Amino acid sequence: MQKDLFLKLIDMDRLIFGISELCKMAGVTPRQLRYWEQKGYIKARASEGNKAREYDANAMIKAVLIKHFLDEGYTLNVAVQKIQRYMANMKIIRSIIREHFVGIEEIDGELAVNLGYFDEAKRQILYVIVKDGRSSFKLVDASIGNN
Amino acid sequence: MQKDLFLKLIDMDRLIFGISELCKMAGVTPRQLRYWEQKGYIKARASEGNKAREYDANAMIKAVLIKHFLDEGYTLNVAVQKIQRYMANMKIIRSIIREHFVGIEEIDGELAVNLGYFDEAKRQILYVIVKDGRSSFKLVDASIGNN
DNA sequence: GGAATTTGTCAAGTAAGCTTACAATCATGT
DNA sequence: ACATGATTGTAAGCTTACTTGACAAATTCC
Repeated sequence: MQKDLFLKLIDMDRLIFGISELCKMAGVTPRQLRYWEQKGYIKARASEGNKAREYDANAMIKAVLIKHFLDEGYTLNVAVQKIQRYMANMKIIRSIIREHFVGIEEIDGELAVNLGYFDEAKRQILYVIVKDGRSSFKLVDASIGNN
Repeated sequence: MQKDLFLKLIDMDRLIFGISELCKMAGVTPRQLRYWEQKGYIKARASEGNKAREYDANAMIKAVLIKHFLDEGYTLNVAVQKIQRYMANMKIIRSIIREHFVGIEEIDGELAVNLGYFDEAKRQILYVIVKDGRSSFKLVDASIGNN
């Protein structure tokens, strides 16, 4: 599979959500999302004129995290403070997925997910090998790997 | 971060999309999605009565793939045939993410994403270490790792 | 207790979704 | 070329959802 197509399928930063769907995923009400937006906690794209709001993965993650800390008893203000560190981490997670999920190949008839170089100097590529529904890691010499 | 909260943020199978958002992501029209649903190619949840359709990650991936092959000149029927193998692979990819993204930790002050055992017998845990925006892999002895 | 936060609710208007139907386009086969 | 089926566009009529604004009800904070 070409990498650009593959990326299109796993890149969370390409996701778009409506307010209704985001509410269901995060377990909040539309009123809450709009208020949080008004306070500057969550951004919604394309709310120009009267068009419907569009949220991205970042907003979705924010909403889920804020709701999580609200449920733990924190006030909205404190919840927003607490999610800052998590947001930075989640952004890194997404970049890791973009960076390391290089593609899908087949090695010895088994599905192999190419995660890129484990050790670039030694030219070793790290694969996730899927066998009977279970997955395990495997190092493959770059000169052997078939792409 | 607790694993259940972490999973909530990266598990693609929790995603919900409206028809409008799915159209933008896949580059198709609502008419196309409804027709593909009528033909049994794509499933939409909660279309009972007159309520709005809800799509999941599987449907989103299907739509993107079908559109991709349509753009390559294939007919709808052929495009649907061609995506079968990709769909199976994508389902595996999602399960790998669910299975292997165990959590986020800190090792020596650096962000470390725990990917689970690289070699369970040797009790070696595979980490993605993030440093200065770049990420690399690292094996850590399980007895050392701080969780 | 009083003020500020946060959320619910209602109203009125706009936009979008739904189904059905018909038309237009494209592909396939004779 | 012609006929047939597949695929998509478009329109109508209706229902639902979204938006803003305002007021009220909780809730929290000082």
